[in-house]
Amino acid sequence: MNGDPLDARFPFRPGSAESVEADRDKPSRKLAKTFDPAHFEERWYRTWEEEGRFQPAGPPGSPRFVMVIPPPNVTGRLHIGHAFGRTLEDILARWKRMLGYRVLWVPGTDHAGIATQMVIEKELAKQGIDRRQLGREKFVERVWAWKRDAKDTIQSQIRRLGCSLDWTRERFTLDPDLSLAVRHAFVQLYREGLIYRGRYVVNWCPRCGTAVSDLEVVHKETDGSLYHIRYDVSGVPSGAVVATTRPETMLGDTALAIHPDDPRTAKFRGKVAILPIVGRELPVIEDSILVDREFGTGVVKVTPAHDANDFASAQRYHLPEVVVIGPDGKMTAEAGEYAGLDRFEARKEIVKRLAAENRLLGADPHRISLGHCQRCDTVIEPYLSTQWFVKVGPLARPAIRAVETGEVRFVPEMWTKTYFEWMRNIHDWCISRQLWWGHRIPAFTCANGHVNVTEEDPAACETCGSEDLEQDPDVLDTWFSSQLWPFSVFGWPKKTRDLDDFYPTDVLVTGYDILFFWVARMIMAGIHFMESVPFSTVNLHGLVRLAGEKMSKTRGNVVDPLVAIDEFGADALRFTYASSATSGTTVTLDRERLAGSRSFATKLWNAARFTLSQLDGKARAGSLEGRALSLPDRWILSRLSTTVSDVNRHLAAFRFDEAAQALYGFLWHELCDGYLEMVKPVLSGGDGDENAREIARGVLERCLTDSLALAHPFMPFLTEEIWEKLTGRPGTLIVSPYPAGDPARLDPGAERAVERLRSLVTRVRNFRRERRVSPTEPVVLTVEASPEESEEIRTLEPLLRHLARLSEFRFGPPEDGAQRDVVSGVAVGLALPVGTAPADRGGVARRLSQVEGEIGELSAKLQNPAFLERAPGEIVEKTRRRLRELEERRAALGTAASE
RNA sequence: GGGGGGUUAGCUCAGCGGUAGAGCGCCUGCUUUACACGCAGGAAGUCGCAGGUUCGAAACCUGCACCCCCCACCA
Repeated sequence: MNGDPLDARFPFRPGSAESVEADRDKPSRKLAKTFDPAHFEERWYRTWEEEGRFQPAGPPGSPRFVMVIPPPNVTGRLHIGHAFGRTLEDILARWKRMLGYRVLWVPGTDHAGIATQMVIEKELAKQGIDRRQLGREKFVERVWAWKRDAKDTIQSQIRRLGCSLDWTRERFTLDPDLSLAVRHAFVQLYREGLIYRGRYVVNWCPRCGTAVSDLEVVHKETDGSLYHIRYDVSGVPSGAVVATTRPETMLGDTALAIHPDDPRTAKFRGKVAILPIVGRELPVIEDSILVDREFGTGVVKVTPAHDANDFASAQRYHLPEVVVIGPDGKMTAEAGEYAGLDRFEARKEIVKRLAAENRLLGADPHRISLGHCQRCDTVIEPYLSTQWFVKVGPLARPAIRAVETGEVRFVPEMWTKTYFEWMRNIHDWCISRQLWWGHRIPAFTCANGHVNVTEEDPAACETCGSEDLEQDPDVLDTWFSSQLWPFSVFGWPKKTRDLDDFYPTDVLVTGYDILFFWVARMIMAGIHFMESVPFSTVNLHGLVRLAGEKMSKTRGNVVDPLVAIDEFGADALRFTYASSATSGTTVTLDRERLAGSRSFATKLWNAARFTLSQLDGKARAGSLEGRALSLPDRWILSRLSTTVSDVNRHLAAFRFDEAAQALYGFLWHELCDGYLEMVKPVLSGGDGDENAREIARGVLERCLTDSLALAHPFMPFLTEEIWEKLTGRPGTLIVSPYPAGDPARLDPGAERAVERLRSLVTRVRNFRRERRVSPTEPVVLTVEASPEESEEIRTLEPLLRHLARLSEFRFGPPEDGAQRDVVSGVAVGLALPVGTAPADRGGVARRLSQVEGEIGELSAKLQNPAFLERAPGEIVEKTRRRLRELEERRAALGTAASE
């Protein structure tokens, strides 16, 4: 496509390959000082793939987790929105794989009939070629060539994202097997009477030259005019006035219609009108379905060939059809002097003519909802033609039931309503397309007009034996093949082992924009052809939007995920996607977020670097069982345990954002900002307690091990890179067990103690800040607490001194002039060494007013008898306790302030 | 015309019945021997408006306003 010189399978950044080789020769346990994702992304992807990690492992029958990729269109490159969904899928795939499931995630691409054909037509147009000059066969060849490039590009993009797809099972909707599936499905539906051929007014795109389905028409409110036109009527001298937004279609009128019960128009009953310009006689029909008594003049022009409602009316009243607009959007010979004119030009001319003839009584401004082609934005023309349709009603009913019963569930749940709404008002589906790129309709018409619909190309007509057969030139709507995807990829209609093993799939992840196009139809097709729903959960994600101009304008084209990966690394892009995956309908991406994720990746890298340096060649507690863990040890293990269960819980609920946040908060603020700082003195301290050091190292190792595993689904590359250094088992994190929350490690006591420690440290630091004292200057802290509290604080005292950089710490009453306060329930005094006490900068006053405000609220609450009576006792007690604490604080702060 | 979603800190968004949260941005300090893609401290929100339910509502109910999306054959 753009001459990508890279190996299509491993299209990673040039230059990285050499460094990878260099790395391999040096089995250093140290991480590079600077975090450079380009250094190892390719290496790990190659390793995983070569070692078959992306293929389902484990015996058939063991718990499995299966997804099929929503096949991207082979129209070009993936954009930043595709990469979003694929990332979420890969997070699920990796998570489930680590949980021990036999994971299969099937890759593939979609031929995307109309979209791809359009792209090639444009390419040809650049060379001044029209596809008709080329002919069908040559044209389709060109598309195939294009498809090969596009497929490679797409595949390489997905690889760089790190997606663990089983490439040995890659499929394309036009592959022979899948084409067979399409043909089989068509024939079956035809025989069941669920596919029929008929002449109807359909949505027609004059530019694409094909019919499209209702879903492919995009309605837009447009300013138009409602023209009032007078038709002569025999015996009614004033004539009849009809209102229309499309005067050019009047040339195809074959009747006027009135409502049978409308007194305004009763005078036209049984009369004959004369079509202006053309002079054709038009019967006046009475049609209560077509005519709305409330609207307009009560007289409607009937144009069967150019309006679906009029067509239906014409069927009822056996009116002739006159086609005045052709498939190219130009007026036909039937339009007489207007023949050859574009439909919109013709409108102007006809309006002019009517005005000249004094038949135009007015043109009121009118808002109309105009259909546009989803692909090329051309105004859709209702066009009378013979097309193939799927009778959807019988397919929809069981598909509705499947969702009602919960066999299929939508996440987020709100989409269920949307699904029902659409399914319960579903219309037949026009599936034939007048295109060249796609699955040819397997219908063969003989010289005598008999239609043969067969799985094998027939040699002779089934009805009359004629050997003069011609295949329908049309192809099928792309979505006709896409709807079979969850089972056609496994070889259906053949009874393959894969089909047996892997259908139905488990989860489908896709954008909500194709809920009707694809998801609903897959549910219908799955139930109909396979007798079971194609997946049990549909996770519909939002659509990606780029924030402002920050990304596109100043920084070039970040719309391509590869650009983002080059700049920030695949892990950072993935983490950004995960943390942006809220349950809303739009996902806003911007550079700042990407940069934030890259920082997070770097943070993990550096934390690992530090940890590895502490572990390298040093003894550590192998098992933590039965060891004398310190409070910080117990605290971080407790937090780890909580984080692990949170992440698992959020992933199970498809809350990738919450999962990412839990991971982020733990890793950054608890492990790095908290624990690492707390163990530094232990690790490097001169207290000679080698036992404590070993334990601390053991805890560090456990934390890093679990953090890497926990983070792996989100950030597979860098976690695997670190894992190698940590464990010496390269490329195995992907198949290592995912951490499970360990309730035995939950330790509320340790959490309380360490949180208090951290609050005390913070209080000292902000005391310094308020007094404008530098962090290195001495501060004295005194603490008055209950014996148990004091005991707990005493064990943390060295840490408290170190982290708060106290010059002095003691239990007992504050010294004179100290700032008093209550922190986590203990009374404290904060003092600067004698003589050097700069004035308080308003900190106390601010705190005091906050405290007083809250005291006011709480005491009002506690004075309210209704609250005491009706609120749960536990809440009342909590409120009392809180009030007592605040009062203590007020007292303490007040004392200091008065001095 | 029908249906759905939104309105919370400057920005992007979580929270959905018991003391307002995150990331980014902002302010102020800091060569604390993993990390300035860093550390520490801080400011910042009548949770769209009006009623109602409740001891208690950003969360539940009812209206209203404004935004977004989807569906629809009203000339």
